[in-house]
Amino acid sequence: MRYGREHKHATRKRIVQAAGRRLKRDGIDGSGVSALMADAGLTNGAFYAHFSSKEDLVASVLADQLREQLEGLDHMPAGRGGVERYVRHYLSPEHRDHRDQGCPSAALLDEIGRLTDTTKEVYGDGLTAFVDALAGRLSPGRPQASRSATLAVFAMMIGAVQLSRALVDRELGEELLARAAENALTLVDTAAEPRPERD
Amino acid sequence: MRYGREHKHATRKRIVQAAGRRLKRDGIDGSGVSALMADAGLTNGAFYAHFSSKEDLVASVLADQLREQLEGLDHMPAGRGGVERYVRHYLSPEHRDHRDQGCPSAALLDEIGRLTDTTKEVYGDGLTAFVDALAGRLSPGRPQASRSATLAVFAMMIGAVQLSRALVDRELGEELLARAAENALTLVDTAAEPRPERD
DNA sequence: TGTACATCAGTGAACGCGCGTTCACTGATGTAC
DNA sequence: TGTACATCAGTGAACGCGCGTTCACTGATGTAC
Repeated sequence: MRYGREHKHATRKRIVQAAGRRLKRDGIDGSGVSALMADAGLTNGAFYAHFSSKEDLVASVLADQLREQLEGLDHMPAGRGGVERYVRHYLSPEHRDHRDQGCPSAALLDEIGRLTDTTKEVYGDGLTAFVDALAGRLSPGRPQASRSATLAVFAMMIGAVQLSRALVDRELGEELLARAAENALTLVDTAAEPRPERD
Repeated sequence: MRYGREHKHATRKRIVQAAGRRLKRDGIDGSGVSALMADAGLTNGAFYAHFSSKEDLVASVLADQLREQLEGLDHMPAGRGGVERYVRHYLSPEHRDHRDQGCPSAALLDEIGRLTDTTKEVYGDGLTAFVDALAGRLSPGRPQASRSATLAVFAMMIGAVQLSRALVDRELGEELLARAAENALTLVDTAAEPRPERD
């Protein structure tokens, strides 16, 4: 079967997007190449025409997922109202309950920490671009200083979603999410004001 | 080989403790039963004399690890100084760099979220006991209300350690850890005062 | 416009390997006499 | 105290299976003439 010039590119994109969902649902070690290809309507053999290894796919998926997260910020209304909506949606029971459609960091972070440096760099680049964009919206006045500050707030959001997924007690999980949202907004408001340097 | 009454119990404990280190280093799916047994100086066949399945071991490891975390709080000096030392140690480059000796939640949280409810309940029970003990030290005046508040702060600490492990850029990772420590202490101080109820 | 052919995305079986689990067996030690 | 035996923690090979990866092959379509 010979196909048009765009066909292979489209197939690759289909594999990457389907893999995004499965990897987030079942984890990296928990997702086999055959299953990943079947999700895209293909057989295992075609995999190596698109990727040099499973980890190569994982890197492509992380880059794609983070680009999608970044694009999601475009729909975010400017100002504190937009930030608040973003935070509350991130820390919602819906996000907790739909791992496969949610944030790749919340779904995979401890497994990402075990990947090779090459793949972690791809993740780091995507995350940095995302967090810088977020930081720009959180506190438009001082974008330089706030990368690590924004990362720290984002870390709480990631941790809270992961923790709520690990708790069978749904009520406690939801209290935690609500508290984390409150804390995140408090930290955002505090960071938006000029503040004394500590340590 | 017949052994004394305490022998089997001691062996089981040795397996659980060695498994704690390997699981935290290589992940749950990343650690095979044969390797876990070899770590304890045994062969794979003996595994099922101690545990009914791999997930049964994982549950035992999580319970054991969280009990150890809880016992670690006994050495913590009372008052804010103790809390600060705990937070700064948790969010240190040393903790980031020694996954196998560190917090089980930071090492395994997204994988725990994918386990069966039975195992997640074991994790939840251990975590709750630990967090309640921590909450008692954070704000001795109002222990009841602060379980989810403490969880939210702990979520940031977990997320920050995971994120710093996923970042190849060590400097950025360390800035993030420092920021997270600052934020955690700010939230602890805020929670210690009476505060207006929001939403 | 019609035909012959080269291309190459995708197929599906196979590779060696490690997985979680089972099981027949071993042999040092506690117990009974 | 000395001996025979039952116990059972641990061994190590084997089970069926899925893993990541390789490869000979297929066949629809774009291209050349």
